[in-house]
Amino acid sequence: MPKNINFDKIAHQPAYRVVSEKIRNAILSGEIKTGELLPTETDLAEQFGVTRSTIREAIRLLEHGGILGRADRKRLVVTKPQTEAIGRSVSSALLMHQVTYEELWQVAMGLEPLASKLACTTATKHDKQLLATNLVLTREVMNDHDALLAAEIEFHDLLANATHNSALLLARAPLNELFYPVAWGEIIRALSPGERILVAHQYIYAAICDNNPDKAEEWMKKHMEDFRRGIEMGNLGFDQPVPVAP
Amino acid sequence: MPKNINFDKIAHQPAYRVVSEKIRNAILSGEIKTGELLPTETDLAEQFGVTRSTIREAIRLLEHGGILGRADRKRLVVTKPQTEAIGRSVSSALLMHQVTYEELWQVAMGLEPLASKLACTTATKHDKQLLATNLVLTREVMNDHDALLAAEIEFHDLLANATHNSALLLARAPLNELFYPVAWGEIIRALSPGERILVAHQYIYAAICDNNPDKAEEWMKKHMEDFRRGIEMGNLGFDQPVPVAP
DNA sequence: ATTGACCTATTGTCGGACAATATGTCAATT
DNA sequence: AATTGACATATTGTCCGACAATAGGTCAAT
Repeated sequence: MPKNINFDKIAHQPAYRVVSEKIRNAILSGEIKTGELLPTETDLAEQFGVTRSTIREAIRLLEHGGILGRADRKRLVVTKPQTEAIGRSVSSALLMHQVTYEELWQVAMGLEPLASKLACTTATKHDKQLLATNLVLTREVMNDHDALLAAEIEFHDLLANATHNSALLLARAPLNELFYPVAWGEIIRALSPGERILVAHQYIYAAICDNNPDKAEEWMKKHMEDFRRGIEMGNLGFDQPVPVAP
Repeated sequence: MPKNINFDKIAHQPAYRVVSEKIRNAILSGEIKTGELLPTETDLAEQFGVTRSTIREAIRLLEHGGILGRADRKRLVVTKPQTEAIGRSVSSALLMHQVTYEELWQVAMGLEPLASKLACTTATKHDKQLLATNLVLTREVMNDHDALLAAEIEFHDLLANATHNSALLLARAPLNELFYPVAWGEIIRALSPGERILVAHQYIYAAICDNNPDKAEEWMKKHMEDFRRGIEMGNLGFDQPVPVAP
């Protein structure tokens, strides 16, 4: 039996990945700052010593993650951070994993009350103002299902923004895109939730203005429990996979 | 003054995006199932009526999200779900947002105790077995900083896996990649945390085996508090941005 | 101040070409 | 029988060159 030598697997990444990594590192390391323009594709091709096609593939690789985008100047490439562009990737992944209402609700139960609590100490006057405006809007559209859903989503989004915690924002991105919209379809069939929603939102808002983290957290928990009941009373099971939208 | 007519903004997405969306929808709608092979680039080009270069750019767009990848052996394109491929995108985004230790810790404080609690009712014998093995390993490498970190990360990962909640797994992905590794660099400078870590892990594991959700949650919270203290005692501030790795 | 004509830079898309590599087949070797 | 080698094949990775479409700027005309 010959000596059993273990060789490391040879790497050999395709060029478009190498280029993509180089650009990514240059961006993450701050070498190219957010908002700056990248060289043109032709220049990049020359610098890296590859063809423009290869450069383009590398760029597409980064584009999906929101690290790159088109600049104001239309067709140039710029570096910029990202917001809920990430949410789409994550949502796709979750849909393919056949995520259930219950799983999303559990995450919501972990993050939304936390957001409420944190917002009490981090929310600026401006944040509170936005929330107040949202409450007024919510009352106005109480009978328009679609508009009410939009307002409901916005409230939770404003609340999360008020924490000024980017990690929290990204972690809860799929809630905006998957949980609230689709859960809504179940809830409106089960009950007429307008008033309960508004009441919960108002208490949460009041708690934040009073700088009362425990109360804010508590009311958000109740609000989430309402959501669970709504889904359970809908015509789809709580443990059913979330359907892919259109 | 002329009639103020509002026209919708014209769309005109580039072809590679249109193709990318079409493929993405085909995958999400289940038209192409996970694990299946896609037609070859040449075939796709023919079907969509575009050039192969365009097809390739569309593919790269999806590749980054982990929706597409190379099959094990061949160089064909396959559809498959994704695990922590998403984590990289999210981590990049967080780094560019200059996420702080504190922000990540807050998310960890929201998700990890939740994972502990849920795991009590969802963990299979196999899950528990893996956790037990990890505990043994942890004790063995107690004096090897790098190995200890790896074991620590693995424990939390195994725990999260034991919830069998894909939404939770994705939401906490950045913790694996950013929080634990970099926080570790601070902690080992501040104290010798081996024993405290092992003790906490053991209590959590015991609580899961005893099917005691409250206890599991409680111990995880204590464990997270330890982490916070470790970071605070390190030579970087708790409110400092997480540095980009290498 | 707006409009129109022109120029330019850059991206989007095309088509073809070839090297590198993985797969399959089949015969030759041990 | 199992391994090895030779060969054909399919598909991806990469290159080259080319051209249309369009955003931006400049400048004159209205």
